Amino acid sequence: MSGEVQGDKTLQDALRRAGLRVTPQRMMVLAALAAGEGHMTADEIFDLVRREYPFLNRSTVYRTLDRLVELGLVAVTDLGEGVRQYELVGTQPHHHLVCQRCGETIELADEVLQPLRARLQEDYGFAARMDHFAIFGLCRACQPDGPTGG
Amino acid sequence: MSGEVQGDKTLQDALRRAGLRVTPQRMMVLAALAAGEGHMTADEIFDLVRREYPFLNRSTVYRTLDRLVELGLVAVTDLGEGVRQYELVGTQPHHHLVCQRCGETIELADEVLQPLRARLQEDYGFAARMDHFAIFGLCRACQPDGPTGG
DNA sequence: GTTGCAATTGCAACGAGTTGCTGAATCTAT
DNA sequence: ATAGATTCAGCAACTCGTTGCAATTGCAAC
Ligand SMILES: [Mn+2]
Ligand SMILES: [Mn+2]
Ligand SMILES: [Zn+2]
Ligand SMILES: [Zn+2]
Repeated sequence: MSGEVQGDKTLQDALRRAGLRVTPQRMMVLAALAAGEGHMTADEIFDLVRREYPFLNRSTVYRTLDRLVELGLVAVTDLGEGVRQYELVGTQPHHHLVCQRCGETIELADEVLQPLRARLQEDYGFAARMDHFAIFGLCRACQPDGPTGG
Repeated sequence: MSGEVQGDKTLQDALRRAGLRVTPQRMMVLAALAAGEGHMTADEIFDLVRREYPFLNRSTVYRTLDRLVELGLVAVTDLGEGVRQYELVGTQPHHHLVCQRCGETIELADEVLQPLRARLQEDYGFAARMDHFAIFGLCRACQPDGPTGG
């Protein structure tokens, strides 16, 4: 968190290119996202940044995350846990299947969504941004006609 | 809202079959959902039911809606408006494409998701419950290489 | 290095949604 | 019809996330 994080400059440039200001708060939020591996909640980011910058306000974190999501740098996902998960986009595109009965989550390769993306673009002229999806349903074990599901 | 709504008995049976109790509050929430056409927020339902039953509590509405969603009778969807939309399932399966720039929403036929459903079932053994999806992205006009999008 | 303006922060108050607890209501069995 | 077991409703307090406003700050132009 304290030193230069790999990709700092790249992310900084992304902010500039979008006409957004580069502020310490924003760089710290980005650093926190880069430090944490995978999903982080807004409060996890908040607590992490506050260790070295205690004046940070919660709403600044939320507003920063909103901007980053608009820019496409960050994906926000509701995995059904009651708190939204944030994650830097670009590393490993993937999605999640979430079982509504047992809570199991299955990782879903991004290419599985490719045909749907293509169809939405072709038939509806819509460029879907599915960076980090959550699809709810029932895993094999929890389905009525499954092993232990009935 | 006051009289027998078409389907009252069916919905009541659905509660019973699931081992849930049939309470006036639950029937009123169901009636409100049946009365309203399409999307309703929890507070819209709350206000509607409260007209004839002023003692109703907001948390009862939320808890009832949670149960109905678990049962698959109701779909809940975040359309990006800051408030969740609830809707009785079963009438006309459809989904929404939501443009993150201009806000336009395009209705999406349910069969477009069928191939994805099939693939998730076959490859992952996962029974996806996509009753009323929201997919975010950019509409034709708002895409960089589109008519007015650049 | 100063100046000026727009973007951003912090704050406080708010809105949506959740949760633990207690009394009340539903359902089952008699 | 009654009683008992259990679910459910209402309440209050809470968490997550948003918003209006005033003060501050980043950045570009001088
Ligand atoms: Mn993930
Ligand atoms: Mn709809
Ligand atoms: Zn499961
Ligand atoms: Zn658009």
